[in-house]
Amino acid sequence: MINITLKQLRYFEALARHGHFGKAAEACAISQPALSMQIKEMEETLGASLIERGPRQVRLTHFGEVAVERARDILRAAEELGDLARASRDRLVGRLRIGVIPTIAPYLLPRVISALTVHHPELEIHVRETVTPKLIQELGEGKLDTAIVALPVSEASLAETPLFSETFMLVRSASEASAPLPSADTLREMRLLLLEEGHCFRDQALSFCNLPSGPPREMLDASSLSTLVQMVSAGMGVTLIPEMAVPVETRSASVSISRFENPEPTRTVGMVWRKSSPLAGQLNEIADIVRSSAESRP
Amino acid sequence: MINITLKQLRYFEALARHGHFGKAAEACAISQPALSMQIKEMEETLGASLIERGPRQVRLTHFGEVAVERARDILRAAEELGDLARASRDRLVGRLRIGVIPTIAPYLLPRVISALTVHHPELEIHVRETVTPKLIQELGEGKLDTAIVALPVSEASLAETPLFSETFMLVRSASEASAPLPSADTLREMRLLLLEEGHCFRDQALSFCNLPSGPPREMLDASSLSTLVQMVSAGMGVTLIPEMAVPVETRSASVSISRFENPEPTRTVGMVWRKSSPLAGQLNEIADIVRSSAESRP
DNA sequence: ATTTATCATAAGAAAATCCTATCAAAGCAA
DNA sequence: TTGCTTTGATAGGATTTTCTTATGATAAAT
Repeated sequence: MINITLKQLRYFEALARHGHFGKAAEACAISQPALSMQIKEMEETLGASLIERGPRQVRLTHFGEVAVERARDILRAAEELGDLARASRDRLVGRLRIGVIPTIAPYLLPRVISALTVHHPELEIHVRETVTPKLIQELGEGKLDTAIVALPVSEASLAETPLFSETFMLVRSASEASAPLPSADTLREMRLLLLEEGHCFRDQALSFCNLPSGPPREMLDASSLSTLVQMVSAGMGVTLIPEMAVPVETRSASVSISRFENPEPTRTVGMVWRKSSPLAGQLNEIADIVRSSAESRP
Repeated sequence: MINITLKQLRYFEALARHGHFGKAAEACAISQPALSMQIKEMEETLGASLIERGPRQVRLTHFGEVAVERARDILRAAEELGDLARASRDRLVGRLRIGVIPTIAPYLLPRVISALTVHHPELEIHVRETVTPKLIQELGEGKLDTAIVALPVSEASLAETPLFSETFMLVRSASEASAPLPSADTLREMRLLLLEEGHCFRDQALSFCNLPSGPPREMLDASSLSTLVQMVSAGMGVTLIPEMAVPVETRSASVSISRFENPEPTRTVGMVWRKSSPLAGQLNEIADIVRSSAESRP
């Protein structure tokens, strides 16, 4: 392992450029002896002489000529590292790996991604869609930078910030459109269709009906909201979906959508990230962007 | 100008490789706090965090990942500079610019070049053929590494080492082959053909005849030994040429070659270089090669 | 709750770097 | 020649950097 220093390379480069110890030292803002010593040191370390010390002139040796080119390469690379650092701290740049739960992703992401792209054109966005526990795990493993999930998460190592709150809507078959609005309790007596286990939305729906979460009650659990709505449309029962999903999911299904009243079931959606994440500062800014893009519901 | 150090890059690279401050510090043969401090220092200098300090784990930030690649590039380049230095000091490598006077070059160089090529295959040999004063000047200007000239040169800034001594031969027209050998003094009375001004060989020949060097006596000065011999062959006079030139120059000319006796005119040919030249050590070795290749006269 | 692992911090020691002053050599001028 | 000037090398001491040991803090593991 060779033990030259960048400082020596800088001094040497200046010396090569000025061809004069005094001038080079001045350019480096040090005294001439300091430069002399460093050059000498560098020559000793390399075991080869870099300059020919003639009287009245400083001339590079053949090796010196080769060395100064290498030195310039190295110094340039070091500068570039600095540039890179500056770029990475000024703007949010590079990769942002964001996880989203399936009951939010299809409805929120299009708007979020386009908003992020506008604000940070150089940001490369990776999306991961899966259930909350997996997102939390991957966040912890450093495979994700942030996740959009239902709050609270209550992990000490994670920071969380609320984004918005969304209401759950009742989805009934079109024929039931005029029936009276069931209460949370009467809902329990109806055939309530749910997502499969693992989805937090399943638990939130059950909780609204004061039912315990747990193993499936019937073999009717769906793997997506879209399927749920189709099942309702086929007359298999009723379900709840987040308000944000309504426009997308009821476009091609003849179902009736109703808003609950008093109490209105809701959940808070928020963003979480590792407290130790170096992006922490910028993730707050990203949360702002997500928040405002979520508000502008089309 | 960014102020990171190669040391920091080394430490950071080790940290990235081991993913552990303690291990990395051990690998760098320093204490763990020293490494911690240098990493911290580097992050401050760059103004961007390189690693995410989670409990129980050290993970590179996105910028850290980019940075470690750059760091490896830089470190590799520095190592290469060391390799280059080693190569340049072990073997004589690169360019050797050698100047030779015209009365030696054509006869000596073929052998010298092939001998040098055998000993130092990676040596790139540049040859300059001109008269001694120009060679000395170019040596002083650093345009040549060494020169082969007639000694002495007597320049305080130049080192000189003798290579060999060569005799001057008398060249007469073939018809004069049986005439008695002229003495140095009788030579003065004959029509002595000489090289043009500037060639040291001209002065050496004049000096042998005890004639003052100076402006041309007649308008018959030749620009090469080859021309001189042709002129002799044409019956225009007599001349002297170095012994080494005989085989080459008399091949296609019908002239008579005679050796002087008591005193035999000679000159010493040697190699000179700047005392301050970094090649000084190796030039002695090269002188040896030249010397032995000159002895093996074919 | 205690122990362990791991990185950060602190304080003093060691090393490096730098500066001022001075020297030495060589070119230049009188 | 004899100073005089320029230029790089050297020396000694001050300053800054870097390192080590000792200790602290935090979270995981037991």
